Amino acid sequence: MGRSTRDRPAKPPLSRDAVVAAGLDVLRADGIDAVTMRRVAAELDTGPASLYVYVRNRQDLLDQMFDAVAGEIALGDEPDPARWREQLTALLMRAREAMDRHPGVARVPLANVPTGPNAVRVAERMLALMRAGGIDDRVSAWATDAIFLYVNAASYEASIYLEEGTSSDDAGEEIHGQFSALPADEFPTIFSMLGHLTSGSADQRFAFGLQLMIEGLLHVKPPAPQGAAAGSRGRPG
Amino acid sequence: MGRSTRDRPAKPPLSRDAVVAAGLDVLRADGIDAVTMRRVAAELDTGPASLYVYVRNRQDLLDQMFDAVAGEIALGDEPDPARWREQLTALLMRAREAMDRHPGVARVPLANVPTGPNAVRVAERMLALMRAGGIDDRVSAWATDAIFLYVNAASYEASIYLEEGTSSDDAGEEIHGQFSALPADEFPTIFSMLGHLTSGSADQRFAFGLQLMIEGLLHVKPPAPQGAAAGSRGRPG
DNA sequence: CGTACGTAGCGAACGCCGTTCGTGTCAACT
DNA sequence: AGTTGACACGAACGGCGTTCGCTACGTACG
Repeated sequence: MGRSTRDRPAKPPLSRDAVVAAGLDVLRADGIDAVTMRRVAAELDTGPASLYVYVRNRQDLLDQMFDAVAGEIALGDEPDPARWREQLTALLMRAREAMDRHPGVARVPLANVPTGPNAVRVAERMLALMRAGGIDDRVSAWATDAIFLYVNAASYEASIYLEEGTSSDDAGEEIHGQFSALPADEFPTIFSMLGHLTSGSADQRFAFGLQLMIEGLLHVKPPAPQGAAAGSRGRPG
Repeated sequence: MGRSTRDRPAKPPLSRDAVVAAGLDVLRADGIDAVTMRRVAAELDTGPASLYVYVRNRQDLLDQMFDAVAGEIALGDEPDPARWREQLTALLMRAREAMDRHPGVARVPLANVPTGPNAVRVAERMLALMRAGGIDDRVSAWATDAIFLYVNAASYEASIYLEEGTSSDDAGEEIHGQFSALPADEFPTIFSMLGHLTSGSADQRFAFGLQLMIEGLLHVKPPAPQGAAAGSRGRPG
């Protein structure tokens, strides 16, 4: 360690953390597709082969980066049974904001269940909030999956629009245009709902989706109790 | 390499539909990542450059393929106010099955809002079912977005496990293993819910997620009316 | 002080990818 | 018969993830 080379201004030594940090820099600057081994290596003034000492492969790097992003999600105050709904909503909106600050990371948890310490920490808090709200354990467990899926998908979708340069409002207008070109007699319901289908900001729509699922938490029937790994049954009625 | 026409009995002429059909063949056989321009071209006994006559680029091809998959989703009987919930659930499960038959296509609608005729047809039916159920128009419109997002994300996630060769049951066991390795005092809620977190088949969990959102439909407060379309006011919250 | 060695670092290459360019080919029309 | 135009495609460009095996250096040891 000791002294670093003098001809370069403060080049930090390579390390797993340094690689992940460089990846996050690229991510914030140019989105997930710009996070290539070559680009990250360039950020560290080296070649792509050097990264493989600290990272198994690209997917491994992305997984690490995601957990770092998850580490930015503040948990907020301790679960309070009187306020658990707002607390839960706020937690999920902070989760989305953290991901939105890193365009496209949301694709990572969609592609494989995150088990990093920071992601687990967020899941723990989420389950604790539901328990504070008196939600059935089976409902909490399964709903957590579904809700994270929704949050991640929403963030990922938003990052695409961002990448294409179209703001969410422009996207709304574009969709409005495409839909109003449809034959009204063939798609009467869409036609009559045109205004609603394209109204609202991305934030408003996301918040609505959260309310939809949280409201469902309170009214859905718990799944039938069962052994840890039952085979697939017939479809529910 | 230089195959002449006699090697092959009857080489069909190239066309947009033929390209899309070849893409679907590759998709069903080896998943979305195998759908490369080179592979699809090889399926048609030609070179990658030839495809660009019928398809703007790879994304365009994928979009067409997705709409073809959406065309496989049966709409079912006419919306019936007495059975709209089961009808909606069944429609969405058929949607997922169609996508699951084409591993990874679900990434396409996540990446840009589908506006193909078949996808629109499914959306129209979905909205009609909600209207039959007496759901507020604003709720229907926004919830459709959220629910499709969930369905697509669930199908995409499942396709990843399939690609990795791990069945969903194996994945459950793997996650169970990783979770039970966590310090119990740091993650008490997860620890106490371990059984629920990893129980159930993929189908059961998906069906639960649908019920969660549909139940939410019935109880969520409609979003506040605003500029784009201040139409009929629903029931007051 | 000289030497040997383990290893972090990395240049170069392999086999993929999407896409473009310019040329070949041939049917249909003049 | 000559001309034209659309379709087809070989070859190439610049990128990607990943691997191989060489360099060069800090350190431990003789």
